[in-house]
Amino acid sequence: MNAPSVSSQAPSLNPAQLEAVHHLSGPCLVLAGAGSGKTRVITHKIAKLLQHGLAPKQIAAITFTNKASAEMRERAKALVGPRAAKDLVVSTFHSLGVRMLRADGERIGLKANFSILDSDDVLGVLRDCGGNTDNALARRWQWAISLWKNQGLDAVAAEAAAANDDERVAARVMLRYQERLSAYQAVDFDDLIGLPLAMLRRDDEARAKWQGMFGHVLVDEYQDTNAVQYELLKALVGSQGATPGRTPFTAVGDDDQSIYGWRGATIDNLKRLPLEFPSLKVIALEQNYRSTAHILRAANAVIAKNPKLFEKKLWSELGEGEQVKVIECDGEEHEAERVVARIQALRGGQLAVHSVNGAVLPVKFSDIAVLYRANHQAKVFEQKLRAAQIPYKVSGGTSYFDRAEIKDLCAWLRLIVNNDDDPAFLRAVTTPKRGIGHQTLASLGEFASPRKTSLFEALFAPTLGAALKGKAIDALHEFGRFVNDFEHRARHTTGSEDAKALLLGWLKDIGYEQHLFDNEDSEKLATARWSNVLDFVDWIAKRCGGEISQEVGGTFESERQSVFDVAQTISIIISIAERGEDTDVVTLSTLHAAKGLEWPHVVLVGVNEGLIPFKGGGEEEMTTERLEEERRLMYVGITRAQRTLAVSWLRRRKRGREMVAGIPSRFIAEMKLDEVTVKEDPRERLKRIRAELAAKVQASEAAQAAAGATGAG
DNA sequence: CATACATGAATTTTT
DNA sequence: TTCATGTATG
Repeated sequence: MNAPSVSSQAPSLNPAQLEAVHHLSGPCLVLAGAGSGKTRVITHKIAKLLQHGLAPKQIAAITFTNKASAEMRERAKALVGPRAAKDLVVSTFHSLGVRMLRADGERIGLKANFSILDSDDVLGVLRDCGGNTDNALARRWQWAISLWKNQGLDAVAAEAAAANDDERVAARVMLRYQERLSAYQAVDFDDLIGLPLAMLRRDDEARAKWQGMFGHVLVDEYQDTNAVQYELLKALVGSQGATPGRTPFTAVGDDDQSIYGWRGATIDNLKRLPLEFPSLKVIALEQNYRSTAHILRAANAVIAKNPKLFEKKLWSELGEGEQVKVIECDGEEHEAERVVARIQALRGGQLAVHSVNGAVLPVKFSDIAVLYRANHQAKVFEQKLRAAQIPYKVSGGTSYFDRAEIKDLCAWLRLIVNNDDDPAFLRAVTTPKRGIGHQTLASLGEFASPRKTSLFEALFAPTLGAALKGKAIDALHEFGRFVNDFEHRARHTTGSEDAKALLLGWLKDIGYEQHLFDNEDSEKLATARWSNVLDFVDWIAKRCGGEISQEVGGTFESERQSVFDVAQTISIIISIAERGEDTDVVTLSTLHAAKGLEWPHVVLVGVNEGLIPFKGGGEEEMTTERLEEERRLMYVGITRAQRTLAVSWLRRRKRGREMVAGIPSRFIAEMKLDEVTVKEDPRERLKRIRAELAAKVQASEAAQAAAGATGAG
């Protein structure tokens, strides 16, 4: 949906693709170069497995994002038909984890109705654990804890491995944090991988059940897996101990596109695969169906500087195409202006763009992407694009589910699903305000904490009267009754019409619309928020009607569900389909967010030393690992382009508040463009600018003369 | 408690 | 330059 276009490939598979599809019996690693048709291999392999007698529900295809998962299901549906596609287990690592925990988590002491904390909830819990309100510190803890969890370390191991005092403190906070989570019956996103793994390791029955579940497991973007995900994969397919019935699997990935090392992904998982699975079949897909030769040569030249795990070199039959263009700019504004000019030239057909068959294709806005290293770089481009009246979208803005109003409602839903979810309780009880303030909640907390009960449970304790005044208690009791009543109705309401009525009634009861208009200073903003809320209601209602098949959160069938059932899946659910927005728009995106996408025309901007490869303000050194990951990021950027690629850099750029001289990124030299193209010489440029200026002056003089002439006549 | 001003720091992101 | 957090004041 986001990919503006899809490279076309001949209907038949090429030999390497065929080999990957046909290798069904054992472990298989497919090294899929950029644009080499990896999704096609996965979907065809699914079809092949079905042909060989596996039931759809025995085939698991695991991805990283819900978006990738949805796309995979669509592509599979197109190939094997809706009936079979419906029962395929196409899901993210996280939703598979949820499914496992909801089914069997009780075996490791997790109630089936556990809550899933999102990043903000976690931050709140951490601030609480640390007895510290410093947001920045809590965020550092959050980051550290997540990384540790991704590496498979628990709090004890983390403390042992801590390199300095800060890390030791973080590890101790982690210990308290974990205690808090189990008290809340809550898990964080990382636990959705770690706990299922622990379950398979500890519980023989669960292991037997889940290892027998799948006849083949396919993993997409394998190079992005972290240590725990790899262990989970191994646990699912039956580990190395050579059980004869070990489940065959297919890992599809590209070591050259591993760009998430900073959040725990590790190429070790690729290195270890052949060692731990000696019968591993390794197949490289090297034919590229996306880009022209000029673009591929540049990409190959850059990535050749990195040490190779597996040798592979992309080639294509799409012809030479246009030369890669290097654009020198005076500064950020100038860069944005030149990019705008390029977009206009592409659109107007003023740039020589040879299509494959020689015909001139009209260039749509959606054929064009501007890619940069860091989000803040988007700003200037937005300004200039707006000024030029070019429609655009910025990928990866605040997601729908990050909006405050949606989080408010989600807190309520979480609370009815799991009464012990204290963060949800705290948000719901104060939203909208209902005369229960800090003081009351603090007393309630002091009452609950030594008794080891949740806040909600404490509400109804007969002895609560000793701790709180009558008025506060009345308010709390009323809230508690309301929640219980709402929960009861949510459990017994199915079907979209009834669900909608229930939810709207609930919003009315809590006065949410009024709350929005009271708290938002502009009426326009409040209206927008309220309309988000209504969308959200519709969205839940649709799911209750079973009109939407939902693979997230443990429900794989598309049957009628109660509001309560849908609420259970809320935290992890798909970010809403980017609503109908204009589709013909230029894309502005970070390089990271651009992975997996492609456009006919791409501009990489800000290709400067310091930006890419990135160097922070601190004096931390650039390690070779870091540099190599930056290089892979550049490689990802280059290989997004189908037909034309331009790379721009800044002669001067801002650092802090001062301007410093900009140096072109070493990656530009590494593209070895001088062999195939000529970048605009600075002196040439000056000449051109002078000429343009002279032309302008002449034109205005002529216009003046003409005006004078008409005025006189 | 809310607003105003000063000070300081500045990647990449999914679930 | 901008954004966010911290402090001082009404």
